[in-house]
Parts: sequence; structure tokens; C-alpha cells
Amino acid sequence: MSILTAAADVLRCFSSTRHDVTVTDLVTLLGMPKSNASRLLRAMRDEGLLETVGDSKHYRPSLLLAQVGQLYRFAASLIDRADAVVGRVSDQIGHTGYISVRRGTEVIAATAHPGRHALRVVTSIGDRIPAFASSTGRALLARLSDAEVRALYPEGFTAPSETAPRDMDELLERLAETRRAGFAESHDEAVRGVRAISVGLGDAATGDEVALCITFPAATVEPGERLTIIRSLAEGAAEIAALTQDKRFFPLNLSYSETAP
Amino acid sequence: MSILTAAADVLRCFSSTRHDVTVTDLVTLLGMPKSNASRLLRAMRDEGLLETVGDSKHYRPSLLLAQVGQLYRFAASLIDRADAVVGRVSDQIGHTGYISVRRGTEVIAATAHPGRHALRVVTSIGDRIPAFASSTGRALLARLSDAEVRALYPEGFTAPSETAPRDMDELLERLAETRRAGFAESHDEAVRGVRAISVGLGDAATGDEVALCITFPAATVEPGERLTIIRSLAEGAAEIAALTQDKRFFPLNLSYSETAP
DNA sequence: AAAAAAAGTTCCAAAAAATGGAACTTAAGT
DNA sequence: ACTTAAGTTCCATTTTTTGGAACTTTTTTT
Repeated sequence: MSILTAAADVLRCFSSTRHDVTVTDLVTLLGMPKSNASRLLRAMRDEGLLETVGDSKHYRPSLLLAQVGQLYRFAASLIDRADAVVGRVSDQIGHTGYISVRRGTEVIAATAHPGRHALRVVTSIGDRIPAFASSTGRALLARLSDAEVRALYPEGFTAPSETAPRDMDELLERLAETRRAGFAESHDEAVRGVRAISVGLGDAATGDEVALCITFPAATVEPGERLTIIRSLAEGAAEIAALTQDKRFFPLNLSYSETAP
Repeated sequence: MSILTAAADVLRCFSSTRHDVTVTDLVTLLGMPKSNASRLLRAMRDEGLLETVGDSKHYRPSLLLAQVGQLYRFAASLIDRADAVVGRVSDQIGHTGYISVRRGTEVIAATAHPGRHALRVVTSIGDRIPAFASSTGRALLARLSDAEVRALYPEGFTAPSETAPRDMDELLERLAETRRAGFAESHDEAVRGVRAISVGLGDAATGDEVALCITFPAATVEPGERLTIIRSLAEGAAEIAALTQDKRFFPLNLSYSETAP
């Protein structure tokens, strides 16, 4: 057994309730001899993996670990991670999934996973659609304050379809609903007969924001399947949100998801 | 030499420009035999310190490191508190803010808040810059005695730019000024056209010390805005200093802040 | 599609580091 | 000042690590 095992075990001792460890902590937690615990902590400190708190016998993770840990976030960019989730859900469900980003009042698809079904929604990467009139757009707008949304549309907008919000008040009400539920939904908005479910997500460090979306023909999806989509998207997004410390993430609230808009 | 040394060296290979490493990277960067590099990366992955990107031969830091690294901020709660202040000021002003710590004669950014302005200073976490030639560094060096500062630089230093201190006497004079004013300022030092304002701060209980910094393009900031930055940083820092019973905190003395250096 | 080059892995005996029990030192509590 | 707890150092034994070379796999070139 390599000393790396022991070192990794030490790192696993840290948690939100244990910010530092001592020799005796290791003896208790890992059942290792005192002598080893003592030497291991010192060695890890000498190598820069840990640092002592002041000049006490308490050891905590080092700045090096903080920095390397930070990189993890960039190593797998937000879009990559979100795309992985959408890809998984799309594979599982068979319907088309994609990732969109917002640029001003428009949303643009960044990656797409075509569904397997004969009747499927085809999205093309790079298409720009109005943010207020799509589930992806509203999932992203919901991350703004009402004031910011108003500022985005100084001259209002015109609804392109029956089911899209007709004015600012209606949009803000839909956004409030999105925040409560933790997801946005559209029906017949951009394309007739098409529904879409979207979840918004951001990275506090980089400021990036994306929407995860699954879209499908309204006629072919049962209520149960719709719930599965919502759950899968929301769970995947929530994991990423925890990692990126997204403060504006709205967790799923299933009591709102029963009612189709 | 323990394998821990090698493992720590591997972690130090990661940077904002190198998110993952391969066997050959290690051979090149650390000059170790291929066989060692190969086994080391595998061992670190097996222990959960690294993970492979997809199923490629590229290794990146693991989730474990990301999690443990996150704890650093809370373990060193001073950073967390200081970061909150800088984040608030950065939001309010729109310019980039960050927190740095000193390691010997270098300062390293620990957290960053990108500004909102189109022209903004971009800092990368983990970058090491010389302490004597930066506002953050001088804010931290000002907390030492002149004797301690001299001891840090037994062989003196060479100024990297026109506006940086050229010798020890000039540095000590700048530090004295920093103590009187309660903040440090730099202009064109690390990057031309960039100014920065920093305040040093410590935690008596843990011995941690950090610098709070706001940095901005020299051309775009009015004298009034500069004063706002100074006041906001200093006030936020003073509050924390009271909380942590920092005995070496230098309170703001606005009569010194009128003169731009 | 074959050949060449590059990248990565496995093998081995020598060299170095880790182990754990006990003795020892330092710090904390009474 | 005494007692107890916490942490460190010592030692011979056991285990891991090391680096060169041979080997396999992957990538690039012809």
C-alpha cells in the first residue's frame, strides 16, 4: 500500500464539518499508528499538500490544493459538463437535447444531440431564437432580476405565437413560475406541436450561463415520461451547480411540475 | 525522496494554461523517467487524486481535490470573509477584485472577481508575482517590521518596472507610506496602464494574512471613484480586522490618500 | 496499407522509504 | 508541581520506489 493511499485518505478526512485534522484525529479516523500519522502529516505539509494553522498542530488543506481544485472547474468547462448531462438524458429518452447560451435577447444553441425517434425535433447549432419566447430563453432570463429583464426589453416585444408571453407582465409571471418550479417549459412556441423543457445553470467563477434543454413532439410524450425528463435534467444540472457554486440555481420543486402550462 | 514529493510536483504542473497532463508532459516538465511518470499518474488516479479525461491518456485534478480545495477557503475563513468584501466592492464598482496571500517573497491570487467593464484586468488564480513590486505584496509586507522585510531579501531585488521600488530603502519608504495611509497602491508595475489598490489584513487566531485588491485600467477611473474604492476596501477590511482581532491592521488615513503616487 | 516514429506500459534487481512498537519529549489539565 | 494526554523520534524489518531496457500500443508519415 503506497503512502499515496494514506495521503488520499487524509484528504478524505476533510469535510464541511472538519476543516482541519490533528495526529489524533487520524489515529481515530483511519486507525493508523500515531507514529505514521505524525510523520504523514508533516510530510504532506513539507510537500505543500497541507499547511498548519498558525503554528498549531492542526493541519488543513493547502493553497496548492485550493488552486489545483479550482482548475477542475475550468478543465471541464460548463458547456462540456452540461452537454454531458443533456447527452445522457437524450440517449436515455430518445428525444433531442441541446445546450443554449443567451446573447442579449436571443438564445443560441451551442451543442445538440439529435433524438432517435422517427418524429423528432431537429435543431441546428447557431440558430438564434428570441429569449422571451422559448423555454431555454426563459430558463436563462429567470436567472436575472425582474428589473434586469425589463432593462433588456426597453421597448417590449411582440409574441410570435399564441402560447408565448404577450407582454412584459406575462413574461415576468412565467419567469417567477420558472424560478419556483426550477425549470421552464414551452409548448407550440417556436414550432407548432413541439414542447421543450429547460433548466438554467451558471458558473460563479467564469460567469458563464447555459440552458439545458430536451425538446420533443407534444403528441408522443406521456406525463410520466415528461416527469422523467424534468427530473433527469434538474438532477444533472443540480450536481453541476453545486460544483460551480452557482448561486442563482433554482432547484427542482416537483409540486409545480404536475401542471402542464 | 518520497513519492509524495513527486505527487505534489505533478499537482504543481497544473496551471491556468495546463488543465491536464500526460506521461510525456511529466517527463518534459519534471525530468522523470517515463516509467515513473506512467506509474505515478496511474497510482494518483487509482487513489482518486487525479482522473482521466474521458478515456484518453490525459490526467486532470479530481473532484476530490476540487472539494478539498474548496474547504481551504472556509478553513481559512479569513479568505472567505475578505473575499466577500472584495466581491461586494467589485460588483459595486465593476472592476476586477481579488484576494492574494503571500508565500515568502511572492504573492499568489487565491480568489478572483472579474469586473463587468469591457476593459478590465484579468487575473488568473495561482499566478505568482513578486511581493515588493505589487500593491498586494506591499500591503502584506507592510505588516512586517523593517527588519523582517530586510531578512526576506538578503540579496536585495531588481525592479521589474519604472514605478516599482528600485532598492530596499525605497521599498521600506513605500511600506511606511502604506502603513500611514492604510492602503497600498501600484501604477504600471506588473502591467502597464493598470492601477491597483490593496489593503492588508490578518487573523490573530490563525496567523493567516491576506491582501484585498481592486485593480483597474488607469485611464478609466476618476479620482472620486478611486476614493470610493479605497474607502470601500478599507471599511470592509476594518470590520474584519475588528472581528479577527488583527493587531497589525493599519486603518485608513484619508489625508494620505489624496496624492496619487 | 505498410513502415516509422512516438507515446505509453511492464519487467527486473538495487536502492530507498514506510512501518509499527516502544521510548521519549512536549503540552495541557488539575 | 504533578498527572495525563498529545505528539515526536528511534530502530530493524518489510515494503515500496526507482530507472534502464524491452515491450506494446497509438499516431504519423510515406
